Amino acid sequence: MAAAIQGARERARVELTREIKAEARRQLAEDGTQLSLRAVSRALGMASSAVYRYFPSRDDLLTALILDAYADLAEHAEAAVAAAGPAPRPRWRAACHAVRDWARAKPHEYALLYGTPVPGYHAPAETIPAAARMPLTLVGVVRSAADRLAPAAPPARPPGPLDSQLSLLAQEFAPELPAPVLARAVMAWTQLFGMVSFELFGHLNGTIDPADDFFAYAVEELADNLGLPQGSSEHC
Amino acid sequence: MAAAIQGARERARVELTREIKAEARRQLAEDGTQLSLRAVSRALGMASSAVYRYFPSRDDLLTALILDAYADLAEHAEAAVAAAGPAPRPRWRAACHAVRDWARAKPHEYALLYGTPVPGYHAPAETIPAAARMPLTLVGVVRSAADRLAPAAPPARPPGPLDSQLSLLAQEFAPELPAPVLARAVMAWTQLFGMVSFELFGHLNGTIDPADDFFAYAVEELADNLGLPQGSSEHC
DNA sequence: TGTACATCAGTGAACGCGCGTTCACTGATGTAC
DNA sequence: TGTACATCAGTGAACGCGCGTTCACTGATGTAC
Repeated sequence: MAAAIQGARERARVELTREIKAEARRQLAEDGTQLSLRAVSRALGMASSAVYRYFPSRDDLLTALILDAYADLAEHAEAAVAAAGPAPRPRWRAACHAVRDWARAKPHEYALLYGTPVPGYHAPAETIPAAARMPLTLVGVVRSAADRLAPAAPPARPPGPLDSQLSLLAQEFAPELPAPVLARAVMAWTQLFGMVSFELFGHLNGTIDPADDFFAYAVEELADNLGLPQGSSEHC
Repeated sequence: MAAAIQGARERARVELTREIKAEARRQLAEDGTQLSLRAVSRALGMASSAVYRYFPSRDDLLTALILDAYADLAEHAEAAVAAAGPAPRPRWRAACHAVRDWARAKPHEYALLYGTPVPGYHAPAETIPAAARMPLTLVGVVRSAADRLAPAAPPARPPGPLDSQLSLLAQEFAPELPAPVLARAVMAWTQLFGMVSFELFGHLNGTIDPADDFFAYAVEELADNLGLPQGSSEHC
């Protein structure tokens, strides 16, 4: 009870912290501009110095936004996977499309995570596990189908050094998966974000445009490549 | 002759234009900061207003840097392909590794082309063909092997709308290639830049790190996937 | 329940810096006769 | 070959704006007795 009922001060603090982040996100989205403490404080009708009661510096606000965005993206993907039922192929589809949909809905937050690193900003260590959650969701889909994978062209065995890297990764995150499969999963991960980045950053404009069909096709090709079994329903 | 022998003025103009771009590139690389006309002019020991004799605005300087960078990247890739001999697989390898090597050598110029679009900057139409040269190099390698492609898992036929998009593309740029093959080529293109972006922007840090072996492996997998025949030499 | 003191949110002015762009100007380079 | 005029590179000051961060302060919220 004592923990649940906060003082007015503490509640105001939590709320304003949230409002500052929300306004910062709104400005990133609207102006597509750099994050500016002063602009955020102006929009909230407070003195620029007041923001320092909530975030000790601009970089800390940036970090908070980045952590939130990573979590938001991963939550979307996890929710989509959970809603897709038990079959691996629909789960894979759901995860990939969730990433793209999220990125298109929040392009500036996507750019914050996967675009050019902000000059002068050094991401603190806390961002590492936050960033890992999304790829772990993808790999989770593959793991859950580990005993049923049937790629048309089985992956080549990675050469020694890569095999070691991948085995270490597998030990920690995906003990069910042999190195070659994990290699393909990592490739699929980079492929997925490569497509989304290209689409958002304009490199498909005028050629693969709109990119919906290409994206959907590529997601199926990736699933084929991983050997994910078909779901009970259709396969376009 | 008259065209070759320029007046002192014209020669000075060409040279200073080049120097301004070179200094701008240097600053992008060193400070990793945003492009600043004033900083460039300061470094060159001239008044900031003098730069306006060479570039009518900051955005025009940016455009010039982007055009140069696209050309530089494409030239590197083309040279690497040319040096790789006639066999498709070594040519493919050469093109992919040339992209990665260029990006690692000039990460800030790579970010200018393939990272987050600069806020407020709108790329003029001239950048479109400049940007297209690199993917055309990649597709050129595939085209030159069009009659010998033997993918282990033949690509699925793209659904109607995508098939139309790809056929249009093929008509213009790769008449030898059927739509499914072109689809895989486009995927390989996005995959290639997805990996390079992930590596440069830090998303492989601590896991696939260093990324050399992974990259080399992925390039071979992509070649397998496209069905590029082996070269006369080894295949790791 | 009421008073005395500590905590902390928020203010407003200031510091010191940056930026892109314009404008009237000086002086050197080029051109036409 | 020499003079008169046009072209243009480069200057330096100014405009009007932005930024992150610090600091002494006021006044409200919370706490201990």
